[in-house]
Amino acid sequence: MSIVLYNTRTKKKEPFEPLRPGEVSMYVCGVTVYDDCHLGHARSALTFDVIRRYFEFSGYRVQYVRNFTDIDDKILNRAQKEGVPWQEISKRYIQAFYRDMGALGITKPHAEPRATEHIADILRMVQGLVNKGLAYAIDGDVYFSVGKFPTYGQLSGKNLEELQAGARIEIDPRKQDPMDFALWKASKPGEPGWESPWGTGRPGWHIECSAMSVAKLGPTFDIHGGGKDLIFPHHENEIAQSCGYTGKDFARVWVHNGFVTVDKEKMSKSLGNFFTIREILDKSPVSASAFITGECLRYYLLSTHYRSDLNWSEQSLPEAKAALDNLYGLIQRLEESGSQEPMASDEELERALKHFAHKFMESMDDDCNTPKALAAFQEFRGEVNKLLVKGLSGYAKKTAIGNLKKFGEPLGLLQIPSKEWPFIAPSKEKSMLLEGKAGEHTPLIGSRIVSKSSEWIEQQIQLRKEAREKKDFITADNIRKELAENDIILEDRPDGTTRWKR
RNA sequence: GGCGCCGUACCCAAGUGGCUAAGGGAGCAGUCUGCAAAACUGCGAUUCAGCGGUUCGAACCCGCUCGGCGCCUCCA
Repeated sequence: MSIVLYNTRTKKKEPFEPLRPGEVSMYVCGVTVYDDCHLGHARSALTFDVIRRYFEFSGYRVQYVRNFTDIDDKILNRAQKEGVPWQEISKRYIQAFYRDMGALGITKPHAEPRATEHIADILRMVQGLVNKGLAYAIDGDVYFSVGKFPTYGQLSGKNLEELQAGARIEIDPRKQDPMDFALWKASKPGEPGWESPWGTGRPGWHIECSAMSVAKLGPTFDIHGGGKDLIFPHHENEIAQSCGYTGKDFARVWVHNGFVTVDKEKMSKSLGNFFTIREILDKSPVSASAFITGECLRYYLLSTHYRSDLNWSEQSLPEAKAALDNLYGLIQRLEESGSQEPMASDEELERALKHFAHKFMESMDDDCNTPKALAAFQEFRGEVNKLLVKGLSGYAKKTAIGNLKKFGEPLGLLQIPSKEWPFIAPSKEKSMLLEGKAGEHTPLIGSRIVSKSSEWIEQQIQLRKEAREKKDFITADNIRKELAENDIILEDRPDGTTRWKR
């Protein structure tokens, strides 16, 4: 079985065949660091994080590169607006990027080049294109001549005549062709710049990705990714520059993720209809009581196929959390002691496990079908719950847990201890109250502050048990109530013992 | 104007030519239970925006219509 990916270039799903056996080289367009990331950025980062993880899970050695564009008009504009050096802007938002991606559990790429670290590579490429006659300089600017690149438009399925007919930009009369785009831009007074054969200037928008990908992965590599809004002109231009310069093939497979939309409209800075990752994680716009974690957001984003658009709605996060509660709840029950002896149901578990593993991999192999992969998890959960009623050996339970975690890994789910999973969502107010008391002795579960220690809870359960044995249900119910007020719920088992969650 | 995508149950969402149209959330009923929760069992699209066509057979292919969106300008 091999992994199949949809290739934008051929408009088809294709079995993935790496350039070098057992290795995958991938370059993904990161962000221009001029503001906080919104959900759309999260989706892109997550899509390629999962693709990368799944390749590794499948035994490939992956070389994953994702850039920062840290010099650009938007950064300069923002710096000017705030009256700070432009480097301060890029530095600030690179940090913000790491903070947000960390919360989402996005693994770090192997290399994260920044445009400003590759000025020499950029200049070499621009010069090379000029030497080959594919680019020309005017007044310190250098433009790529699209007319000299016969296959221009092959990725996006556009042709030059159509593009010109629909051109909405005002045309720079100095350009030989309206579609020609800037490789290098002369610095205006007061703007940052680097010395070049054409005077002081800075890179155009598209060239940095060509220079960095070729520098890090060589002229030809396996996968190039990004949001589908980058297909044209960004990726089209990257192909023209890179192939024009190296004379070799560029990326073999082009992978593009769909948008996050709001009321079916693309989430974007210009429309102003965006939610930043920080906002969603911190302010919890879903509901005041929902305890939102990056993992819920991850589950939510993965519950739609990466190429489809995903319409954001506030109820999605609680739904994702409910689905995760069920999975973590299963793990919690599996962690409880089981029979030392093998049991009849153990064999059935083996079968369920085989089916789960098969469906999971089959789904992921098929163009990273994460919604189907999640369905495999949920089906497995149902099977194991049934077997748990019949009884499973301790060994079988451990096997089940091991596999849930193993297959959760490429999705970045189910990796924290079940004890740290917040089954009960403390209200926003209560969380803040607890944080306010952080200086005092406050129990900590994972990174979460909780109101009561496990010892205290166990003690209360014991008191309740004694009350129940005396049929003093009023006392017993009061204890349950008090625990509930502290976001702890009790589940009585048939054998008289009590399980608790928070 | 050019190119392209989408429309599946109350909500989210797989499926893109043939096994009962996955899965999650919400809901209802039942088992269990002092109560509660969990778990389990059952119920929930004779139907895939609409209309035609191709086919032995279509949610899936083709055409048209309706509705929504995207790219062609910065954008993940």
